Amino acid sequence: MVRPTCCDKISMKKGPWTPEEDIILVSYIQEHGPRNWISVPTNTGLTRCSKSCRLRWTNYLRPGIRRGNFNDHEESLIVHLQALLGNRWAAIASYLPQRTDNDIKNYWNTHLKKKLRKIQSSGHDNDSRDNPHHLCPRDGCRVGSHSINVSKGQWERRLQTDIHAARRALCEALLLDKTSPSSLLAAESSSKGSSNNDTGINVQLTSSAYALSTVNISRLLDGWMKKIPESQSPTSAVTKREIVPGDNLVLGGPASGLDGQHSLFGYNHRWSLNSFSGSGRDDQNGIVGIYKDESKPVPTLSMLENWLLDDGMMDQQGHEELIGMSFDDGSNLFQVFRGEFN
DNA sequence: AAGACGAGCAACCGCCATTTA
DNA sequence: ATAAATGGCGGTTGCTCGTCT
Repeated sequence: MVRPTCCDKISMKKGPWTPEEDIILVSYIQEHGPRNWISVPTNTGLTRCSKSCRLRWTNYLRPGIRRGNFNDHEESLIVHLQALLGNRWAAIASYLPQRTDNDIKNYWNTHLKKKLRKIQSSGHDNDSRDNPHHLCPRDGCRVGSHSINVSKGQWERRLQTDIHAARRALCEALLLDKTSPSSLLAAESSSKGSSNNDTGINVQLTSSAYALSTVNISRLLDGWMKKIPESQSPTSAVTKREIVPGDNLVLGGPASGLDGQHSLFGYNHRWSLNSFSGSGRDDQNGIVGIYKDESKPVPTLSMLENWLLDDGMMDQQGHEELIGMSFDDGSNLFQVFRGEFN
């Protein structure tokens, strides 16, 4: 029996979210938390299906999201993890707490896949001749002109080699930067300055969980307010409008292009950081959150590290003998990538 | 200047897993 | 125990914008 989903209901709106809808959703979640999605459309009056609301929240509105501008370390980590885990974007995203699975998936599909292809095709013809399919076969992302025309046994051995190579490469990556995801950000911060390079806004990364969400929300609010003079019913997404240094994250403030008298709420409401502080504040870290992403506990790398360490305890030689092929042969990709990124 | 084309990304779709009644 | 409801995930689509001709 084909079960109609909530999204099948007629009159459910589709397409890009408007800033008004975003605000409604954020307000509702601020009050009730990101749960019971099925009741969200009913309670908010949004003509969106519950699924759409959840996706909008998890992929765009929730606190702590960084968008775009993947740094080298993140790229490298994604490549390693993709080789390790396949296209399990949610799992990969759990190691990059500020990135969404959708964002990582898009980045992989639009940038990294291409990059890999480029790397493989230029200057590594010999390698690819010897190793026609050392790029993740799970993804079907084949590099070079060789088709995957090997026996299942060969393919499985190759897969094992890939996984083994990925483990080793990841292990090296972890050793290079023996840090938690948060210090990863600190490293990025120091390498690129303290500004959030996505927005140009100065954001202390130690308080990124809230600040960045504020940026997200402020961005949409700001863009929306900018649009009001042009049209009373803004429809286009404002997500591409970048906040420039000096934007003060105050709704109706100078950055909005309004004089402060025409606020969203009909009075001079200042949409400051504290506007969203209802659910608590971490004074020590200066983190002010709406709801710290309950649906996605911030992971550490410890699990992965443990796994790597466990593997390290194993008889690697035995492993390789079992696999029956040289280790180096499968790790080329990562060496190449590391070279490319460094 | 305008149309064609490609890249990037937000959002949708469909399937599967888990939870609930 | 079972079916329905809900949530989560990965693949894909289609829109927007920038670049090229």
